[in-house]
Amino acid sequence: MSDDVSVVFAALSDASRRRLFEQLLERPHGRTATELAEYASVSRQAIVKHLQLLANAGLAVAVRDGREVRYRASTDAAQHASTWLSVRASAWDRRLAALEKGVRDAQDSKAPTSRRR
Amino acid sequence: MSDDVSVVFAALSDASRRRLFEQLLERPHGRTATELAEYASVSRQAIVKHLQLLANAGLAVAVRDGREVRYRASTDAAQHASTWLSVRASAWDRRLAALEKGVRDAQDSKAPTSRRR
DNA sequence: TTTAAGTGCAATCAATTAGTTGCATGATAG
DNA sequence: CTATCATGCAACTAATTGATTGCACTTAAA
Repeated sequence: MSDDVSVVFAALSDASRRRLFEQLLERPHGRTATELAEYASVSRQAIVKHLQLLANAGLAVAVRDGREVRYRASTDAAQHASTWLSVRASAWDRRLAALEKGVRDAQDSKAPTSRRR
Repeated sequence: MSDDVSVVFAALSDASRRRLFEQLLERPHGRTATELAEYASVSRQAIVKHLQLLANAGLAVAVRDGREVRYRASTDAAQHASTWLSVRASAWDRRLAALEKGVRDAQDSKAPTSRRR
């Protein structure tokens, strides 16, 4: 794993983690792990691990404030991953469109008519 | 896991799998597991599992052709995931922009001036 | 200065996952 | 029909992961 794209997708591949990410998105000011754990069905430590994973992926930022740590959302990584996907998807769609237009491989250019199979 | 979004992100969280996905994207006609295994450093079976996982996530489609099975890319799931990300990222950015404009919570509306903290 | 609240660290556990190998099944070319 | 090539299935292993628990550390409030 370890590369940028991988950690972002891995972070988002867990539903509880996506849920946490969305909870952070609701509050620009941030939330603490303890706070989030109150409404969750798992332990604070589990939440902490999820938040650290999000932070590690660049989807959240941890900010110490006195004796508490607030996690805020950060969307750079999300934008990056979104772009990764759409770039490929659109390249693919262009390729398909070209195919449908009858544009074949260069090798086929000498065989103007049909070539079965 | 099991929900739509999770499987797509999980599928893309593995670098070898992203590599395979991109190899499928290069060829509208598709590739077989055996074919892909020749240039890979892992066994055919490992490749097959990855391809099935991609197919399960909606990122690829398996098509039987005689005695071989060709895997073609499919970008619906990728588009969907990309949208999931960008919708949230832009909602977040709008929220931040609103904050910067000085728009606070409704509770703050009675305290027109600054509030230190 | 106690006390309590919030966080950090580490060991542990069960479940999942990426990978392997060996062999069975199915389709096609001679 | 038979040999062969590609796929499918199953068992197994090692590593990773989500979660737990218990305890130590740090900061603030009484």
